[in-house]
Amino acid sequence: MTRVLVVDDEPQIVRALRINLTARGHEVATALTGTEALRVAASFRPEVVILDLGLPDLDGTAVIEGLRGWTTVPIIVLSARTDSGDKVAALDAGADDYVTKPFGMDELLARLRAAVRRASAAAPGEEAVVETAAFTVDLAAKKVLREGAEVHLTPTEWGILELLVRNRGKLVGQKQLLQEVWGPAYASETHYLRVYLAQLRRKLEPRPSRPRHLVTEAGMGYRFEV
Amino acid sequence: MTRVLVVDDEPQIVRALRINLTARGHEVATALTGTEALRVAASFRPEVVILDLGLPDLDGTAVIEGLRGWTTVPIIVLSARTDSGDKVAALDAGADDYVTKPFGMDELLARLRAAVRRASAAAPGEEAVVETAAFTVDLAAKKVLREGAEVHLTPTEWGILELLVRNRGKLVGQKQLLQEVWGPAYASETHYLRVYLAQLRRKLEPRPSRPRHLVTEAGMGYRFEV
DNA sequence: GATCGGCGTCAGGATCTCGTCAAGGCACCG
DNA sequence: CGGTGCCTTGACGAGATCCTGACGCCGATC
Repeated sequence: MTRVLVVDDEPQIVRALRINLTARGHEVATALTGTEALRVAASFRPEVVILDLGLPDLDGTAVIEGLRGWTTVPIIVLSARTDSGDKVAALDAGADDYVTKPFGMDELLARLRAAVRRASAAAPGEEAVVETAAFTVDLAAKKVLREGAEVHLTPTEWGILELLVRNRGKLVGQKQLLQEVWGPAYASETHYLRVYLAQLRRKLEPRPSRPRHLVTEAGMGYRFEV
Repeated sequence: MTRVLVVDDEPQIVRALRINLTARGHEVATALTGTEALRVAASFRPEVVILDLGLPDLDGTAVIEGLRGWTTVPIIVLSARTDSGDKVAALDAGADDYVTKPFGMDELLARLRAAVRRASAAAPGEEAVVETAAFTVDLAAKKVLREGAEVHLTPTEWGILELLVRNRGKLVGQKQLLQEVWGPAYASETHYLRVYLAQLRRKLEPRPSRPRHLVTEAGMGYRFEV
């Protein structure tokens, strides 16, 4: 139902959370250190992060900032410290909620529900179908139609197209595209974009060499025009 | 800075919150009962609500639901009850956060900041469009329209225009322009500015030699006039 | 009236960026 | 174990953008 990333260095807590979360139908990934957390977050794309502050390698706020550099995913902080200074620091670093150990599992789950509800409410319930002169994109069904026939897209192609269509009309920077589709470590692999944009155009544009919908803004990024 | 509605039946708590919040530049409205809270919320349009659960007239979840019927404003619940059932009920009713009394003022303020930050990040619906007699600048989409047609700008041109438009009406020093667009090492390459301002005027101004919107302040810098 | 500094204008060549094709590597699946 | 689809990487021409120098204009100053 929801992808949750659990970050804690105590295996029994990780285990307890994993059991409770999977029992409620969530998909769970785990990390035992801060660096692992950042790495896993990039590939797993969690919809919410549960983060313990007492990690062995990195400071808690460092992990929060590392995530906030490229994502707005809700972060619920766990900590044994009841000191209010820690709470303030974590919340101001970008955390969404702060729960002190020991915590009630039902309370944590309620806070998690609240965080997910907020995040999904924030994503505006826009039209799931966008139509251009040449093709049709169904964001909900993850399908593209061209002249009635379905066009097959690879996961990467779809990731790019989806991001552009969701920001239709707006310019999307190449950095943003790379970070959101490939992950934060790929922010400067601009060559990937050129290759995949060419592929998308070949599949979707009537005149791939003269694109009318997938437009390049040299030096800045790309734009989807209806 | 931010409009806050404080709802509590204990006058000393209301008073303490009002003092702390106004000291930080927030605008505060208060209510002592649930019905009053709902009424005041409708007229005051708070950007965040701090709500005590132990109100004399209405049940706490009833107030939350009454608010959630028409607004998504962040609600931070205060309560003397530490029972986790109450927390779950309040959070699932639509509250955003739950703080148990007695609470630290700095923690509450940090949670308030977190809630406001989230809400403002979630609502990017602001019009970032600036219109002049001759052309229109859309800061979010990075687009410029002139007589209905889109004008293509290079990254450098856009960087200058964006900086000037964001400081519209104000004088922007040439040093600042150069440093923010080209980088700190280029603070004295004033020739660049002359070239690019001329290009911008040629693309945007009806009479490039008589600029009305991209104005030069000799010896100092440039100014964008609407 | 001459001089000087700041500004606007223009255009060509250097430099960066983009599109395109194709080949290699890797995982997955039958 | 071979095949297939997908992602990565390299090379190169085409195109867009940027830098640079030359020149003329204007107002201020001497």
